[in-house]
Amino acid sequence: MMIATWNVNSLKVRLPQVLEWLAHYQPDVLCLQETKTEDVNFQLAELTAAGYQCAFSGQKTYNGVAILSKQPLQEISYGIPGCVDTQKRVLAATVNGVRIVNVYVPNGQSVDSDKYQYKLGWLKELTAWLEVELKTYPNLALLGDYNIAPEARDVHDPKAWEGQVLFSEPERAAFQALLNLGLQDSFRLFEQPEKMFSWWDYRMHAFRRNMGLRIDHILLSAALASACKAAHIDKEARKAERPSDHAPVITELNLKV
DNA sequence: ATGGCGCGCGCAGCGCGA
Repeated sequence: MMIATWNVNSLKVRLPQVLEWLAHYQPDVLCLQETKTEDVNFQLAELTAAGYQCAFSGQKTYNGVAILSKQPLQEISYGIPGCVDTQKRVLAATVNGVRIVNVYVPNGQSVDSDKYQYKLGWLKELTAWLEVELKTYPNLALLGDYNIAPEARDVHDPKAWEGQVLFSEPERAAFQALLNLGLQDSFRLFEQPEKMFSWWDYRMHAFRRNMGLRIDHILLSAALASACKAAHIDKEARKAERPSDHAPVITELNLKV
């Protein structure tokens, strides 16, 4: 079973790339973030024709998440239960007995902003919910754009980024709190090349200079981690014409689909 | 990372992302 996550930065613009990517990789599940598309405009026909069932939760201009799956999507749930949030950032579904949780964590803007406080509070709500969710679903994968680089090796220039949003200590502690639930970072289950990132700024020729951060992650519950056989980041997608600023992240599980 | 780009909205230029 291959599962993947990709912040597409507008599904409308990136749909051709998503279709091409699906055709090439044939993942079982692809989680999308920043679709920036209201549900009424979601490109369901094109994705269905490509062989994928879709669950989606979007809004105009900002945010928006979707789960694409070859197998039926069951028990679809929207948002964090009991958490009032007008921003469409969370979508969960069960596929082939695996609980897929797709998140678009708030960016936080800067450490002295209200948005940063919203981000930390939001992560706390997410963690509390997942603690419960893991009891119901021992096979759980948390995929998405976390907007957190967990370690220095996930940052092209850790000195410059120290204390900055995406790499500040409280954000990294929030990431650690997710790991403390028993989740494991699938990317780090395997030996990886150095300086592997999932996001590069559009500016400053950041991609060409590999000035990136690893902020998109696939965390796995213990049961899934023990079935994990590969994990990688598809940098190739970032080389496309009109690319998203994020690259897809992929994990392969030893599970029958 | 002082900004530089790309996106949505909407028709100019701004807010936002990361």
